[in-house]
Amino acid sequence: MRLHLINLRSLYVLMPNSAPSQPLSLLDTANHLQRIRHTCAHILAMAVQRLFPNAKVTLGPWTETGFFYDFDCPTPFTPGDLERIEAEMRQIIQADLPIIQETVDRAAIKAEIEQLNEPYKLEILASIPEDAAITRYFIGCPDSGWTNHPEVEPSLTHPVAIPPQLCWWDLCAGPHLARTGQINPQAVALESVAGAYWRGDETKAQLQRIYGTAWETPEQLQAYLQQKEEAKRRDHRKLGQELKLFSIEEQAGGGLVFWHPKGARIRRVIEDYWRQAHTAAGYELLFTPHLANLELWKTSGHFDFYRDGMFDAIDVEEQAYQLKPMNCPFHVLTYQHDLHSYREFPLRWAELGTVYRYERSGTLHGLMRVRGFTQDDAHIFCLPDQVAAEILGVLNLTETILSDFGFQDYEVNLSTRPEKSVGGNEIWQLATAALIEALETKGWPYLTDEGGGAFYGPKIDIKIRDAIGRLWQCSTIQVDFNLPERFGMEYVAADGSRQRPIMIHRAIFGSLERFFGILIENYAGLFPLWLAPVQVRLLPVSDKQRDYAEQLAQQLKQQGFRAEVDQSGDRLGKTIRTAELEKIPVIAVIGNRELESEMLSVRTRAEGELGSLTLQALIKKMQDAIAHRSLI
RNA sequence: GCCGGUGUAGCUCAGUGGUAGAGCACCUAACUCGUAAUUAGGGGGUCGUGCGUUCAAAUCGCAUCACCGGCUCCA
Repeated sequence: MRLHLINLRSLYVLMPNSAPSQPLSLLDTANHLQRIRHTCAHILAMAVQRLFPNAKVTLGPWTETGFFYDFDCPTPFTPGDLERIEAEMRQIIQADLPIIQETVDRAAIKAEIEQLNEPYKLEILASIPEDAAITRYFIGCPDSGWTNHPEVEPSLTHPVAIPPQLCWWDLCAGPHLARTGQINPQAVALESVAGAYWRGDETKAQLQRIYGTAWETPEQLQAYLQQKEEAKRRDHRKLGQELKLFSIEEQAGGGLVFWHPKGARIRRVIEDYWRQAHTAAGYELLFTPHLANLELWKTSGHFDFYRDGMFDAIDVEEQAYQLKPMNCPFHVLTYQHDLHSYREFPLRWAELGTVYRYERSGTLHGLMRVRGFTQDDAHIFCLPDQVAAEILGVLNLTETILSDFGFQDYEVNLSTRPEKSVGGNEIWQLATAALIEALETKGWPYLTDEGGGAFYGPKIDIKIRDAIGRLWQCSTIQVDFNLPERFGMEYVAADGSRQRPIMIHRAIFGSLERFFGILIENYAGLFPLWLAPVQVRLLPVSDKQRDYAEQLAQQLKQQGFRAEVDQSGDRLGKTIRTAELEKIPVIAVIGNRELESEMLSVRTRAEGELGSLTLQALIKKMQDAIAHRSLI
C-alpha cells in the first residue's frame, strides 16, 4: 500500500494526509510525538551535513511512523552510510543540545542562506508568503559562535565527536522539542534511503530521501518494527508464490498476471459469488471485446485525456485498433445499438471486463499495480431523479459484498469538481448533491476531497481496512456527464422527446487482481473455507487405505467440496506438515481404525484435532462454515 | 520513467578472476508407517540477457530486461 504521509506543498502547513482538514497547529503542545519526529528530521539533516559537507538540505517533515529528510548529495548514501548517520544522530541526541526558535528578518536570513550556499532553502524562503513570520530553529546554542558547516574535520569512518558548543540551524516553522535529549535514542532508527524529487516534481532535481522511524519509547519502536514484519509476512507476492496462487512471468512481461490452478479456483469462487450478487441486485451481465477501433477512444475522449495510460495502437489492415484501457465505451455502444425508453430505466449493466493500461515499469507491484487486470465494472443508465436511489443501491451492494469478504470497516471519500473538467456547473452540483444524499441516507460518514473528482464527474471512493489496520482503496462510484454527451446518448422521454441519460460508473472490487492481493494479505493466506482452494485433504496413513480415501474424497466432491487425497506416499507426520504449510483448512486422517469404524479423524486449521467424525458430521460442519463464511 | 539495490537449480540462498554448491522440492528404491519433516540413491543450472576486458568471467566494465525499496503516476 502507499501511505500518503504528509502534504509537502508548503513547509508551513504540515498535515497528515488522512486528515486534511486539521493542520498541525504551531502552538499545539499536545503533539509531543510529532515534535519528536520533526526534531529527529532536523537531527538527521545535521548529522548528514556533518558527515557529508557536500550535502544540500531541502526539507524534512514528520510522517505517520517517523520522519524523512531529502538531500541533494553528489554521492549516493549506502546502507553503511545510514549506520554512520544513525550513530551520529545518537551523539547529537545524547549531547542534549538545546533547540532554540528565532524569528528572523527575511532579507537578513536570505543573505545568511546565500552565504551557506543552500539553494533549496532559498527556494523555500521565496515561497513563504510576504506577510508570514519566518522562523528558524537552532540545534545547539546560537551564541556559541559555531554555525552550520562547522570547521570540524568530518569523518566518514566514525561519528564526529560533538563539541558542546556546536550549533546547526534549519529554516522551519516548527514545532520542535526543547532539547535533543528529550528523544529516547533507543526509540529512533533509520530505515531506508530512496529517490525523491524536489517538490515532488519529476522534472526537477532527483534528491536522496532518508527515511527514519521515531517513537516515544523503545517498546513503541519494537511494536512498530513487529508490525512491519507482520506486513512482510503477509506480503501477497511471497504468499502467492508459496501457496502457488499466481505468478508474473519475466518471459511474458512485467505486470501481466498468471493465475495458477489454486489462485484460479479462488477467482472462480469470487466471480461466481459476484455474478450471483449482481443478478440478485438487478444487474444484467455483458461481455465485450478486448480491442476496438481507435476512433472509439477518440470519441470517448480517452485518447485526448488518458493517452499516456494507453498502450500504443495496433495496426489492423491500415486501421488503428486499441487494446481497451476501460470498458465504458463498450457499454455505451451496447446501449447505442437500440433505442431506449425511460420506462426501461434504470439499466444496470455489469461486466468482469479485462483492461490493459500502460503503467511505467517502476510502478508495477505484484497484483496491486499491473498492466492487465479485470475490473468488476458496471454502468447504470438512469434518469436524473433516479441518481440518488441508484447510488444508494450501489452503496448497499458494496457493503453486502465487502462484508462477505470480511471487510466491515470503511473510509469513504467524496471527491468534487477538479479544475480540468467538463460539463456545466449546474449538473455538477446536481450530481454532487445526489452523491451526498445517498451517503447521508446510508448514514456513512465521509471526508470531502475538494477538486479530487474525475474530469467527467464527481465520485465516491471507498477504502477498506484490513486485518492489520491498513487502508486499501477498492470501490469507486462515479457520475459521468461526459460520455453520454460525447456519444450523443438518448432515451425517449414520457412526452416523446429525446433526452440524455445520466451514466454512473462503479466498481466494487476495483480490480480482481488487486482485490485478490488484498484478500491474501488480509487473511495472511488463511482463506476462510468458502474461498480456500483446497477445502479438505484426506491423508491415508499407508497405501492400504488409499482406495478408501479416494472413495470418501469422491463423495465430498459430489457434495460440491474441493477435496483431494494426499498422493505423496509420505509418512503421516509429513503429510500433516505439508497440509499445514499449504494452509488447508480441514485435514482428515484415514487409517485402519477409520476404515473399520467408517469414521474420519479430523483436524482443522482453526480448532486443531477434533477426533473422530462421520462423513455426514464433517459435511455438516463444513457446510455451516461455508454458510457463515468462517475460517473453520 | 527517475534514484538506489538485487538477479546463481522449481524455491530459499552460499560461492570476489582458475573444472558451479547446499537445504527444501522433484524422480527412484526400501520401509506400510497414527497427527508438523523415514532412510538411501538419482536427475536438474549456457550463473537474467547481450556485448566487451582477460590466457581464463557467476565474479570486472558497458548496455538491456525483470524484480525489490522509494519518487512520480494511478481514468
